[in-house]
Amino acid sequence: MTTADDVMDALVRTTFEVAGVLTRIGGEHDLSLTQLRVLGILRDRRARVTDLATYLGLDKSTMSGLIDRAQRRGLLTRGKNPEDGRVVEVYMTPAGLELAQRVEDDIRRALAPATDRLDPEQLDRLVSLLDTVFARSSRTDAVPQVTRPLR
Amino acid sequence: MTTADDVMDALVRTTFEVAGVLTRIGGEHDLSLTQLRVLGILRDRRARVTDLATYLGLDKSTMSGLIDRAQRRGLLTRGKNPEDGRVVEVYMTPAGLELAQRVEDDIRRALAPATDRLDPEQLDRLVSLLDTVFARSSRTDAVPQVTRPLR
DNA sequence: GTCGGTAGTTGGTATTACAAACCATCTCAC
DNA sequence: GTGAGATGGTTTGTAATACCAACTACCGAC
Repeated sequence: MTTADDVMDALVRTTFEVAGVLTRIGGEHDLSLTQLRVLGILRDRRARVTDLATYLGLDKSTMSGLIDRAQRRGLLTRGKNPEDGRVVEVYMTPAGLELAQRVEDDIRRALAPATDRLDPEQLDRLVSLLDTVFARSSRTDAVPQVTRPLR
Repeated sequence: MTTADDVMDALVRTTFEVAGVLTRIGGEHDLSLTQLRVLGILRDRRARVTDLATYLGLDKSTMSGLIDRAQRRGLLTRGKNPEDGRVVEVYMTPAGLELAQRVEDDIRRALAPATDRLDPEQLDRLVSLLDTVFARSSRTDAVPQVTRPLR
């Protein structure tokens, strides 16, 4: 029988396993786990500093620093919002997008040995179970959002 | 159809979701994610500094610092190994064990809303799929280990 | 136009992490 | 046994991550 402990264990172990892979791959490109996430988020959108911070659960000042360093590396850019002079919008440079693509490919490759242990039907089930657990498929948010949520 | 991208996405999203919970709960007890892991590992065993570092993918010196701070807080202790004067064994104090227990309870509680979205049969399947993906059930290591692996 | 609130940055501190240099101890060759 | 090299940990120095508090700039309402 599966206990609450088993589930917690499996989730936590999986988390550290995947986080380890992400940390390793990130490190190969000189990116911390957090920077990796920032790149992932900004791949298909621009975002304001505070929204990024809120979404990542970080302080604004931490976000400032992360952006500073990534900007110094030429991975992303700060831009002004014409409607509100206070907000700073952050978006990727071509170099940043290219790096993000390379990292994504590496991550997929690094996870392949693990995911290859499942057949297509099992993969399907795993994805659907994880989506359910973390409420990707819930319809409770059917009310249109004012600002599109970050991922 | 489930693509490699879907799987990667689900795993990565799950990882950040769970890591977020762990970071939050840890923070409530003044523990970083890494310190949380150390406590988790040492709950039912003692370990040498280098083994901890290797297992966590950290440098020895990083491990030294982590142990220092946890020791200063009275959560764990350093002891000598009678067979080899070089090695330092690390193990929990009663206070550390107690804290670890509290944290574990909190984590279980924090994950409950998520895991409650699945019925017992689904939970069973999820755990078994995750165990397969990360090779918990593989029999390739049927040869007895010289030193018991850390988790 | 002033005032309270919001968006970001800056400065200060602790923690996390690595690398290099170091000390102590062990082991193996001789 | 003794010396050379390897191994286990700590120390020191540096960078990145993260928080908080204080600050600047701007918005909106009155």
